[in-house]
Amino acid sequence: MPELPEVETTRRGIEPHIARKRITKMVVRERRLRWPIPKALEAQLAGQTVDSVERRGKYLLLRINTGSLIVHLGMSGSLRVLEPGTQQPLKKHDHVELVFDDDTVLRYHDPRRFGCILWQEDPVSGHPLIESLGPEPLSADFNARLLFARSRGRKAPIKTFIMDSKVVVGVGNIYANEALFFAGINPQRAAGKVSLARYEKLVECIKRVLARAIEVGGTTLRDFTGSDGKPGYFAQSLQVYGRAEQPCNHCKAPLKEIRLGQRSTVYCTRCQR
DNA sequence: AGTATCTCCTGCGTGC
DNA sequence: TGCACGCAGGAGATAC
Repeated sequence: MPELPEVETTRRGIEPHIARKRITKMVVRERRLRWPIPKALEAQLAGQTVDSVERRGKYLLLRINTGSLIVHLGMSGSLRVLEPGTQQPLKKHDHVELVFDDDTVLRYHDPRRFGCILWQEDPVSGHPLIESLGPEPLSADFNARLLFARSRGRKAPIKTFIMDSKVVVGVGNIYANEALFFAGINPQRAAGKVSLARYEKLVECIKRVLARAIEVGGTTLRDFTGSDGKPGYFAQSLQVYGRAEQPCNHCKAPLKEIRLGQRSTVYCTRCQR
């Protein structure tokens, strides 16, 4: 399940293979993603050159002359680079391909089709999906003062609050669980009742967890692989996510699982208050 | 404005 | 082996 570290892993994996290359054609086999892939996109992209691959939150942005291809991997999406000369049989749910002039292929695979591929003319910040996004978690703009100020009066659980992409982008369910464990905060605590000092700790933990996950290539649960098809190694570092009933790595008390906003939430009732 | 609920979709694990 | 079922979940849409 791609979260920010997985998306960044993907970005780093594909950029060197497609930047400054010309798109020969776009092949769409299944247009029905979260929103239909725009009908005119194939004609629009043919002959264009990808300048760079950037990321905003969990959105990948393929910069192309006058605009950007906005790609979201949803729950189950992945992008794979097929280098010139390599053959990879087409699998079920391989919905889209970008073919480049040196025969490199960028292949989009998404069984659940929660992802999207959209076009936005410059500037990308004008796109409704992008413009309402909060700061990048690894930037200096994401800090305790901001979280503290924005959370005053909010009754929503702290976990739901930090997963709100208008507050901060890229903190999905796995990393929200993990960061709250390291920060020692009960995920059910009302966001508006968390002190500035605890937000300082939490911000530090979110940054650390995300940075570490990027370093090791993301978290592979079931089927996430990077653009080279290799798994990420963060799964073995998980402290709470997916470990309900198992002993807390800190105090050995069994971890508790609850649901917050329809999301699986695992925490230690002793270490997280 | 904030909050809760619904929705999209397929693959996987479970129980019979 | 096969079926029905429940569950997972990013995040926009919708309703209050």
